[in-house]
Amino acid sequence: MATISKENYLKTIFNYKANSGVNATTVKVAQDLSVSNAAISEMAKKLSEEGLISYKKYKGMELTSNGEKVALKVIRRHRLWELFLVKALGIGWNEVHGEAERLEHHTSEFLIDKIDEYLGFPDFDPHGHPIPKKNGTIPKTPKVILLSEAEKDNVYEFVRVDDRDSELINYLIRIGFLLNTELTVVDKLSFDNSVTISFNKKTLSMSNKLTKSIYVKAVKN
Amino acid sequence: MATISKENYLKTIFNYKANSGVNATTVKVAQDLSVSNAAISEMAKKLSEEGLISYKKYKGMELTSNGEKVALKVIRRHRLWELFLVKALGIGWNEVHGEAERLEHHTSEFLIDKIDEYLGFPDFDPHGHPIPKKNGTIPKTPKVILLSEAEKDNVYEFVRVDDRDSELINYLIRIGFLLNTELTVVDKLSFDNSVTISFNKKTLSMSNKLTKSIYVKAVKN
DNA sequence: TTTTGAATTTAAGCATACTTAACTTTATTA
DNA sequence: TAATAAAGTTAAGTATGCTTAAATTCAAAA
Repeated sequence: MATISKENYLKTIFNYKANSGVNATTVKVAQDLSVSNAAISEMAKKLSEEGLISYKKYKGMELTSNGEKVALKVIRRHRLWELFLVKALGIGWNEVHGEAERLEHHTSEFLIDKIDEYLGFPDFDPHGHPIPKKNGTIPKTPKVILLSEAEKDNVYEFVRVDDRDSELINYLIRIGFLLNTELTVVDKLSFDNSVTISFNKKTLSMSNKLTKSIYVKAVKN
Repeated sequence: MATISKENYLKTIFNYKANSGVNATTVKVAQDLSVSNAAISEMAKKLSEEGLISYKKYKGMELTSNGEKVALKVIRRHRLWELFLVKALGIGWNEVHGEAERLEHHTSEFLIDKIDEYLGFPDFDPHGHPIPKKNGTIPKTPKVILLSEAEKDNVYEFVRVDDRDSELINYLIRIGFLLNTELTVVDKLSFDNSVTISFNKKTLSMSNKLTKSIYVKAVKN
């Protein structure tokens, strides 16, 4: 059975791979879930026995197709809740992650489908992440890169942001840097790996850490 | 700390008293929560130590004012979710109880207040139960009696129904007997304690069990 | 007042999901 | 290739919230 804890492990393993491109390791999952490494080893054994991940001791872990199905359902619920809270209740996009984090584990398929319908079967959540469909497919996403990897003098569109840190999003709101904003990379300092961008006639510098949470897509001109 | 389990115990103890007028006993709470009597004894000890109920072995249990505060918060979340699911998502009033039963434990005060605001700070849920206010007060309710206690030839209004049994509400929907319907008690059979009512030009007989889940208020004429 | 059956509590045990501490494996580097 | 540090696993223990079985208390009837 997929308990809340197991849903979170599977979701984390999926997201780790989706974000980094490589398989999740014990340490990485432990950091993400804020539990001990020992807890991961233990749970990995169980998830493996249940056929939800493939796991060889000391060799990292990977979702099986069954495990991925479960992960996608959880992620679907999370992202639909986020968008619903923004659209239906007017809650700020910096405030919905934590709520969705809990609601995602307590929402029947019946209810999440009603929410999906209410929203018109949307493709993206308020932070630009694709929302898995009921049938398990994932909407096509544009080719995105981290702002830290953007090139000087090129023009990009801000299309996605890590939703886990509400303070980060708060800052973006304060400076008026919202999803779908067009920006130009004005400068890159190799000294501190900061990136200077201009958007809406403003110019400002973003720290390396910041540019590693912001995803952009190239704009053709 | 108030875990999900503890929230459910407190809610059940509160509702038992509210419905029956007398304090909850071990057996009654166990039946309501579908757990063993032993589980109740154990939990009663813990809730008592935490100052949420007053409890003397073998003598039943009663919420303290702190326990009642917690119970009212849970009930507030439950009833607001029920109404919200009906109003915002068009979900049937026979389908919302189970969803609310889970969501009530995973909703921040911030979120439930947003829902409350969205709904215009309503006083009653879709089944006619009063919704506790943010400050812990309960809206004034009309003097209600069970349909089983209604008198022959008198006129009443259907104002509340036990929300836990979705099949019961399904039946009421099928026969078109909705909240706020006016009815007349046409007959009462002492043979099987059934009650015959007429409403909207229809006449039908309700079993004793049914009439013990339906609350009505007298209509002045 | 004693008996008896229902209600209740206690005791022992289990599953889940954590922890810390000790130990093992792996990968790197010197 | 051997040392070492980081990563990972195992072992033992904890808290929560259940279970069943046995023991106790209560209340009502004989």
